[in-house]
Amino acid sequence: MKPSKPVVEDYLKTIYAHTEWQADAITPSALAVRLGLAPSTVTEMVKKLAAAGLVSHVRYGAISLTETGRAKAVAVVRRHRLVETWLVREMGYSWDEVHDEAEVLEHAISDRLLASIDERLGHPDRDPHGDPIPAANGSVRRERAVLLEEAERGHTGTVLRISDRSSALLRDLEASGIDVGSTVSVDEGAVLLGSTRVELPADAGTAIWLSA
Amino acid sequence: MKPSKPVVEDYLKTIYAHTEWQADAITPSALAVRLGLAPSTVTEMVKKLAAAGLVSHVRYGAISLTETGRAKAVAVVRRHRLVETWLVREMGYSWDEVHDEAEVLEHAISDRLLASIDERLGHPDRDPHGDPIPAANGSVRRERAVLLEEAERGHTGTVLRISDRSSALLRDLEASGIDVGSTVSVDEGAVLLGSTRVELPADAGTAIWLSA
DNA sequence: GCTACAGTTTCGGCATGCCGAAATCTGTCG
DNA sequence: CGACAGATTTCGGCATGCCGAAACTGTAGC
Repeated sequence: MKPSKPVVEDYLKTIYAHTEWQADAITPSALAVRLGLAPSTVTEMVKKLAAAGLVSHVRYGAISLTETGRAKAVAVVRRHRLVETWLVREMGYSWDEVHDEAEVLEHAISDRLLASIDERLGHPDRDPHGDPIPAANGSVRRERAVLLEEAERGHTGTVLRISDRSSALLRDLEASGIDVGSTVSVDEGAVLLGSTRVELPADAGTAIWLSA
Repeated sequence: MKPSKPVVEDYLKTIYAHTEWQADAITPSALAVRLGLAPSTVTEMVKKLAAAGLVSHVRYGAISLTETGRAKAVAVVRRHRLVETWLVREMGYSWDEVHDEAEVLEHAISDRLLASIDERLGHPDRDPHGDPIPAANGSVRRERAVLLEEAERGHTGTVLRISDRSSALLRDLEASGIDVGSTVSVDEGAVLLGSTRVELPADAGTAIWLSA
């Protein structure tokens, strides 16, 4: 598989991310927001991606990945998550520091180097935030998970995944004692961790996934 | 020090490389050849670099680095060589395989990650090809060295440095038993390694440096 | 069934980095 | 000293990725 330009990889990765834990295809405007670009820019790029067979898109409709596009996206995600895991396990990074570094390295690392890293780490299948690391063949382990925001009050589960998007949030959570693997119950705008009630920042609702 | 764009780093690195083992400033045409670009492109870019205070250049003249430019160039070289050392020492690369990977990673690695790598390796001061690794403060250990091509017949010295530019050459040399640290005598279009005469590829003359 | 509006696309424009052809300069040789 | 060769620069052009303003769609609500 030929490597794509960083910009293309970012588009594919973002489209993929949108469907990883939910189901629906992404709209151009949502994609623009996620990428921090103007909608018109996204329209143009999506047209090129469609011409390249990476994405399918009908005018005024939502965007989804083709098989080829999905394969490329998964490869980028694999690189990102293996790099994050490596940074934490071997290079002395904490989990809230790895995102930006991985964001750059995911576009720079060769297959050869990635294989070395994977090997050294013993082929891990989760990164430090609980995200599944796609296998080299593109298969991704999938679990039933509920976004905290969408969980009903009283729901109890273990924290399966915490988005690495905001490092401030990760530090907050760490300070509150919430980590991947913690068991919590959902309360109104907060969460019960054992017997203590923990208030959460506003963006936690869309960043934490619990087991069903 | 603000990071520069990859293109700018490549220009600075190449200008620096030209003066690292010799003395004279580089001409626009030589720079164009090294970078694989048209001379007109180099002229334009050099104008921008000069405006940014990274390079000094008078019309129709040679190009040299300002103090700021040198500092940035040295930082890139440091990243490149530390990455190469890391790839060989920890990631199972051989010395002829590291160049291309380092060429990409030198633009992608943060100061934070570089510091971790440096630390893990115990602050090495040479890379696998014998090139000095600039210190974090920008100082570079310098040795008296003679380019093989310019060494007189009969000159005997140890191999201090072998350019990593051509991996084919590195493999040839390895097969011939020539490595950094080998002691050789210069003969006509060849070299004496102990008592065996070793013919060298044409490009070896500009790739190998011997102790004076 | 029609209309309004939110979302999407088109269009002209801008910056960057590159190229080739043409103009210009410099140093050298006669 | 003057003209030539080779190096350098200028100039017009091209591709990419981005933007804002304006034109267009499709659907939700009346």
